[in-house]
Amino acid sequence: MDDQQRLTHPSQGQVNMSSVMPQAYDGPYGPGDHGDQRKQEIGDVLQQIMTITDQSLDEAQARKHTLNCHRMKPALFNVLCEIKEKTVLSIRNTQEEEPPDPQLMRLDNMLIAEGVAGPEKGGGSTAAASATAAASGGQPDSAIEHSDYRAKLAQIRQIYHTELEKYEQACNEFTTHVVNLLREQSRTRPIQPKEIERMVGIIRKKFSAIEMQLKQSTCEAVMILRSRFLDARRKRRNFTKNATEILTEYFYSHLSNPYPSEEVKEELARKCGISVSQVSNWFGNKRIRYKKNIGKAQEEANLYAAKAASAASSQMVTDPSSPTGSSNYSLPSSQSQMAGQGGMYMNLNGGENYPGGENSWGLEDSE
DNA sequence: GACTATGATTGTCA
DNA sequence: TGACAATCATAGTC
Repeated sequence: MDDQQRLTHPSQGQVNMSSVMPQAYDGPYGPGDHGDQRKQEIGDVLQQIMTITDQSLDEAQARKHTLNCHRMKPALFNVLCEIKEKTVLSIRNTQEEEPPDPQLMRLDNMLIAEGVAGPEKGGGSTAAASATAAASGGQPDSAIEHSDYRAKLAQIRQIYHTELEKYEQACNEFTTHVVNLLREQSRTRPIQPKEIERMVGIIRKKFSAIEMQLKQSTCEAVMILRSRFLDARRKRRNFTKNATEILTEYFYSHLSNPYPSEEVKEELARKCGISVSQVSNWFGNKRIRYKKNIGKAQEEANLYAAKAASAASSQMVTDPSSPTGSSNYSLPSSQSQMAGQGGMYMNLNGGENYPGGENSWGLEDSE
C-alpha cells in the first residue's frame, strides 16, 4: 500500500492526515457515517488545543485532563504521530556526534596550565611561580609581586568557578524544566525520548557557548595579569648598586678575558642576589657596550683601577703576604697581580688588555 | 617629555 | 650551546 492509499484508506484503523481535513473527510468508518458530527468534534478538539495557552493553569490542567480522556484523543494522537514521523525524518540524521571544539580544548588546556581550572596547585599558580622565579632571579621584590600575582590569580580562579557553577546550575535547572515540560507534553503530543535528548543537547550547546565566553574572558584576564606581573621586560629592575659594583669590578679585573666560568657566575650571582642567567646577560651586555663605547669604558676602567690600586695598597699594609686586595675572586695569578697593582687598568691606555688594544677578546692570550 | 642607562629578549653564527 | 649584535622596554635623570 502506498502512502496515498494508506492516508486515505480507513480500514487500517488509522486516522490519517486527510481525516482531519474537512474537505477530504469521509469519516473513519466510511462515507456518510456521521461525518459531519465527527468533523465538528475534531474541530472542537483542535480549537481547544489552540486556545489552551490562553487559559489559566488550573483551567488548562482541567482542559488537558478532558482532552486526555476524550474518546478521539488516541486517534488524534496517531495523526500527530504520523505528522511527526514525516517531519522528524529531516532532523533525524542531524544528531551525529560532533568532535570536541578545538578552541574550547585550547582554552581548557590554557586554564589548566595557568592553574585556573582543574585541581588547585599551590595557590593556583605553580606555573606562575616558576615563571616568576625564572624571570626575577629570586630578587626580594619579586616575592612581593609574586604573592600579589598569586592573589590576583586566585581571585580570577574564584570568579571563574563561581560563574561556572552558576552556569551549570542554570543549565541543569533549565534542562530539567524543559525535560519535565516535554514529558508532560508527551501526553498530549508525540514526543520521543530521542527528541528530548536532542533538546537537552541543544540546551547544553547553548550553555556551553556561554561557558566558552566565560573561559575566553578568563583567559584574557590571566594573560593581562601575566603580562603585568610576569613579563620580565615590563618588570625590569635595576640591580642594586652593590651588585653592579661587584659585577663591574669583576669585569674590569678580568678585562683581558671577561668571560666568567659557570662556577664564577654562580658565585657572582650568589653575591649579587641575582640569577646566573642575569649574570650572563650582564656580562654579555657589558662586553658589547664596552666595545661600543671604548672611550667612556676606559674612564670607568681607570676609576676601578684607581679603586683597586688603593684597595690593594691598603691590603698590602695590613697583610703584606696577600697578592691581591682588589678582588674577592680567585683570579688567575697574572691578572690578580695586575689588578692588585692596578697594572691591568693602567694597561688600558697602553692598549694591551682591552678590545680597543691588541687583545680584542680573541682569547688567544686571554690568560 | 626627551634622553640615557640598563636588564632582557631574540636571531644568528661558529 | 655560548657569544654576539640588534633591539625592546622600562627605570632613572634632567
